Amino acid sequence: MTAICSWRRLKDGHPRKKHSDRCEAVCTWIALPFCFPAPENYMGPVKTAISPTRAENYPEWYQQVIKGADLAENSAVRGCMVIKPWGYAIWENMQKVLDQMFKDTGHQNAYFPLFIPMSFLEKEAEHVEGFAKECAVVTHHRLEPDGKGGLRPAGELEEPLIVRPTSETIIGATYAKWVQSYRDLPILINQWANVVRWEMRTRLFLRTAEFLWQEGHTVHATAEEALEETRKMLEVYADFVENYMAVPVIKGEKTAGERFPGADMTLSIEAMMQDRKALQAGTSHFLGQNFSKAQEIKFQDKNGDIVHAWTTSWGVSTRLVGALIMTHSDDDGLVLPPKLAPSQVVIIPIYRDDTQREEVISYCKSLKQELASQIYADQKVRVDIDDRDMQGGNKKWYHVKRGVPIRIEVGPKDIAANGAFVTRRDLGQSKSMLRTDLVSGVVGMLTEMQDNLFNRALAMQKANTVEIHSEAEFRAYFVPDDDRECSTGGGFAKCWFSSEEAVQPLLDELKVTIRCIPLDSPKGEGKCFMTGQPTTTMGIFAKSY
RNA sequence: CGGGGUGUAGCGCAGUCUGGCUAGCGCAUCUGGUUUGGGACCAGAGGGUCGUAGGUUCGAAUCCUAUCACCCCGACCA
Repeated sequence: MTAICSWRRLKDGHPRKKHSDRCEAVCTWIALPFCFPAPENYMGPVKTAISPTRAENYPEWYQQVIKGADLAENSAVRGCMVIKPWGYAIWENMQKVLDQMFKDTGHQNAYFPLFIPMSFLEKEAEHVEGFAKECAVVTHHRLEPDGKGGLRPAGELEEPLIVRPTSETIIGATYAKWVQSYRDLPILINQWANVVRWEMRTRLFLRTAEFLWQEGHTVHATAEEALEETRKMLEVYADFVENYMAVPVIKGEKTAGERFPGADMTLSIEAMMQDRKALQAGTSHFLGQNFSKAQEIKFQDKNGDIVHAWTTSWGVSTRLVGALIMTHSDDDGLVLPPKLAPSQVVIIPIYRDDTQREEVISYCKSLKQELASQIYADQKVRVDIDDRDMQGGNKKWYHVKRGVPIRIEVGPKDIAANGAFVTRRDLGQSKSMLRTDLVSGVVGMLTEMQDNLFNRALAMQKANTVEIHSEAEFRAYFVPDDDRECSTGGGFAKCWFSSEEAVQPLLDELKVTIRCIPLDSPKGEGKCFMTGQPTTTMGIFAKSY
């Protein structure tokens, strides 16, 4: 396999000569066991739209894809990002689908306050400990002149307010008032909101101080019912992530050490990114009676007894956008799964003068209309014409970098042949098509692309998942590929293990975590890869985001 | 909070060690022209109180002090 060098394209005579040295260095990294091989017909260094490439520096590539696709940027506020229109449109599409899924499973939307009285958070001990260190705190409610031309906070609050890092406590306190009788249950509510977690280190979409998400909070009369809800919502997430985002996931249960603070059981879906690191894509928590006891969510059951309720919570965030980027994108930028692409087809008119323009534009408009009347995933195909005054090549790469699934170029020659020049983003090869074939085939193309993205990602995940039976094997598996900072090693390791305590020191050393105990792990017994003891627990181990 | 680094045009950087002409370069932008099935070329133009505040000096982007911001590593992180 060959990594493609993107540095060679620097012009001769460029003042920064060191780039040519760097180029040589880059070109020697040609035997990386990476999952994105050069094309079959590799002819030597080519120009990629994104620099560096995945193989050269994955974390930097990720940032550049976001920049190239104009999804988001850092803001003036430390750790907080600005989500730009193209990025936000992707999130909106995710919201639309998820929101319908929640409603189809009996949930309603509501909204709770951004601020939480500090005393609320204190009620559940584990919960406090889990979130205290990353809470933003409001202590004043007013500003006044400081006499030096600036402002200073005034009006200290009697009780500080926490900016919600998650809403279990404020929602629980509200539910306590709503629940009197078993007839009031279940409560099935979701909220779309922003939350703040004051993280020390942030990355666009993956970890930001403020992020957008949805959080479902439900109350049930019995543990069984709450458990069923917890599992059901994990299935909803898995369904969405696999069938809309085209990202294959592993459904599993978190170990005690990785659980949500205050939960009795945490389920998650884990996805593998192209650098083989794991990303938690969604979680669903069975909170037992921990929060109902802390917040007195009680009701009178059919026997007339006063009992505590059982609660759940579940959420996914804008982090999903990060997962989307890192799963499908390539060295030319973003690749969007058709079902979530804000624009599924873009038509680029090509003409030289005003006479041609009129002809080309009118052809494009009618083509757009025909394409947009096709139905894909229960909706009209989303088609845009890009008639901006911009050079053809630049315009083409603009849409490549933004990941538009199908690009259609129409010039006088195509019109003469009653056709168009068509490129699918994931394949990159263009072909001339007859207009009638294009219109009748566009839904098929989108469907195939959606499937191809999923299958490609699944193949990658499978190719980088191994079973490991000994410490030595485990160590060898997670050795980085080379000595670069950004280098990772390994992938997913399936291992039998006896307990978290037994493996923790090794995991800390290698910076590996237990992602989950897969729900479909084999029944039976194996030998712990560390201690050799018999055990019934098999986990997925990986480096993670 | 510990260690390291960086702040110079919209973006990316050089210049700082060794103080000295009008502070440069690439990309981007604007204008004119030539191009036109592909990420164009030629000519020209605009854009900077060199992070901030003091200090040393005839003279500071450059040296000194303080301060702020950001980045990386660690710690931390459903």
